[in-house]
Amino acid sequence: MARMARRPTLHDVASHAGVSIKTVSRVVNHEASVSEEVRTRVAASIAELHYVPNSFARSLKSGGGDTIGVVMDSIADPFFAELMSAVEARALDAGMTVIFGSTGSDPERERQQVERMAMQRVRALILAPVTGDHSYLERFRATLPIVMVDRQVEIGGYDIVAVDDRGLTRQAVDHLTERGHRRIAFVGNDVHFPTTAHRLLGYRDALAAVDVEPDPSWFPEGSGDEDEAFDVVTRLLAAPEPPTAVFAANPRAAMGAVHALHVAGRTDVAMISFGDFPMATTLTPAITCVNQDPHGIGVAATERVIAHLDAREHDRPDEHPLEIIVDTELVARGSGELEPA
Amino acid sequence: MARMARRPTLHDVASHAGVSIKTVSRVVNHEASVSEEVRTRVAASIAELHYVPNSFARSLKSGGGDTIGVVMDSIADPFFAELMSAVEARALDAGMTVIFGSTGSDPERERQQVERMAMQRVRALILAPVTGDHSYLERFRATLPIVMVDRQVEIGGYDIVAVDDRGLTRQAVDHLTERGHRRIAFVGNDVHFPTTAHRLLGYRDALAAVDVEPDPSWFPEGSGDEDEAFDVVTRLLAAPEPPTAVFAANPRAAMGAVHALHVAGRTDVAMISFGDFPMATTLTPAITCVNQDPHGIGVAATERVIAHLDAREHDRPDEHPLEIIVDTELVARGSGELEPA
DNA sequence: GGACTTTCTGACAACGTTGTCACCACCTGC
DNA sequence: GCAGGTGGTGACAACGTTGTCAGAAAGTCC
Repeated sequence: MARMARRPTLHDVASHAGVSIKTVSRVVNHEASVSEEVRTRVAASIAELHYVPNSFARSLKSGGGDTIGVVMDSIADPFFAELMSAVEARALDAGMTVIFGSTGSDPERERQQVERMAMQRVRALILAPVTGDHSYLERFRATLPIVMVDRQVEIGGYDIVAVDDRGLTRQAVDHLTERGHRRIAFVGNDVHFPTTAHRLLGYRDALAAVDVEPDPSWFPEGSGDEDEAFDVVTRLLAAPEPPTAVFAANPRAAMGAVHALHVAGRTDVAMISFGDFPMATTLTPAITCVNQDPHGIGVAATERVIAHLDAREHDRPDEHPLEIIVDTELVARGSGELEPA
Repeated sequence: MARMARRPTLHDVASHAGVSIKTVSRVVNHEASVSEEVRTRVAASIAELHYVPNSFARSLKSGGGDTIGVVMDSIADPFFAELMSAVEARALDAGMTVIFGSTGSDPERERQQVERMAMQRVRALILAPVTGDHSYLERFRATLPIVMVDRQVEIGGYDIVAVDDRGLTRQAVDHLTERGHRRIAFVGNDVHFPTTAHRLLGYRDALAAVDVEPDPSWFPEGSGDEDEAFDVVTRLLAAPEPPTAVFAANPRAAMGAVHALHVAGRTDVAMISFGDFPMATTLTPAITCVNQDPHGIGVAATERVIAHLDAREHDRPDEHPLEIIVDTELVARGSGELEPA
């Protein structure tokens, strides 16, 4: 291959075709009022020179692109991958494109990613916030609609699309206590996310309702990832009074926990996961879960973004911040219906 | 919330601070030779006005951004999600950012996405090509390094990072025939991707080596997705002479196939998956697979891209197209070691 | 034949930024 | 006193595109 060449511009095409740049611009944008003869001549030059419009120049001129920014923990997390996929599909319908950035659950990197998106002049931002100070967002607020997903942020006043963490967890753990479970572990007690704290509250609510004071060893703090959940469950199973049921606070933790149960041959231990995961239905027993509906959250968040942009477009006053709770339900599949030995 | 305001520019900051735009630009870019007094005054104005640099203008001026484009089937596919994640991490190290676009396995949409990336002036492109005519890529070739991942394209001369589809499949199916299997199904026979055709060849190679002529009903053509694989396996198990082993040509098909085996209570049927998937080790039996190493492919592709850009940077002649075969291995976990009944 | 439209085309400014150059004020050394 | 720095600052052009306006050429109407 030869050295990479400079990209041709409207000027290059114009002089090649013997017309003005404006005429080339008209042809590129399929504007009327270009004679057929000129149009074909210009089209030929475009093809010959491999001209491709420069969207930086376009966006600069038109004062912004048609892009929605999405910032979240990691694209490799199935929950976010599906959420992202839903956002992309819905945005595409609306003629917009999507860029994403991952935070790796690091507040500093979250800030960098948001900053980058602001520089890229995204029209709106969808953000799954990491725990930490979000006052930096205030700077962007006036010019950039921001919709939180999955998690609240300590400062109010932002749109948020999420599920009812506390209530759903309460419901899930009730599901276990109703079947007689009293020693119930809470794995995936991740300190990075406010969500986890809400889920932990729901867990406490449910236990309090049956007069159980949970032992601190049942919900050790940690990173909330797969390996940690595996270790936690393995350790708990070896304890003198092991839990008879496990609640996993997120799908990654659930996968680790389930693996631990299978490795230990203790599939008699009841199990409910907050958030579905691949193969959950195939396992024996199939895993009961709170379906967190990433697709639904993604779609709702994108709708919300579009509402904001529409309001702005038509010079209507901006939408008030809204708290959208996506409906989800407990999917009983077997593992959550096991009774204590 | 009030109506969205116009974004402040260097001009706004400059007049607010009573200096020239150039001085503001210097402060923003941390250039030396600005007096401490002016620097703090400008910084205050920047903070007060919530100034954020416009990267369109920057990129326009500097003639291109620092972005790598990635185009692939779907970000919701775990294989691509992990590949993407690896690319993003490696690119971030190199000070570049990543944008992605999904094709939905549609050749037309692939073209649109590539076109969009070219307009966005990505520095390089990583593409998982869909089956179809790729002559349109020629236009971009001269100005844009393109690295294919996972799949070849019918036209040669592009860099490609992939695994040895035919050889690995041969090896996997050999693994089954060595244990006495003769009736082996090939599910996920997807017509969209050239990869599948190569894997099918490896399958035929292995069977031919033990003098078996595969029955066409063992490898029905289809979409290659999870539901279809489920149906295919369910149907095959009900046949008068059902297969004693199943080879799944991709992870999605594997998940469907495994589910079908579990639902039918036929976990005695041997199974090997091309590509790992979540929970594969947790299932009973654990699923033997060819580890397709999306992370390794992503890293290798990004390295390749960086090599191209480096060459260009230093005015060296461009790298020759390379075919990089990422090493992978068969991971025996149990399901692939089952013997026929 | 003149006034008027209609159809096509081009010159030019602007979008927000940075690179180049020039300038001013102040210093240093003779 | 003057030549020659040097540190701080600003004017201006340019990046590639599109919007605005103006003008040329040709047709239409009285």
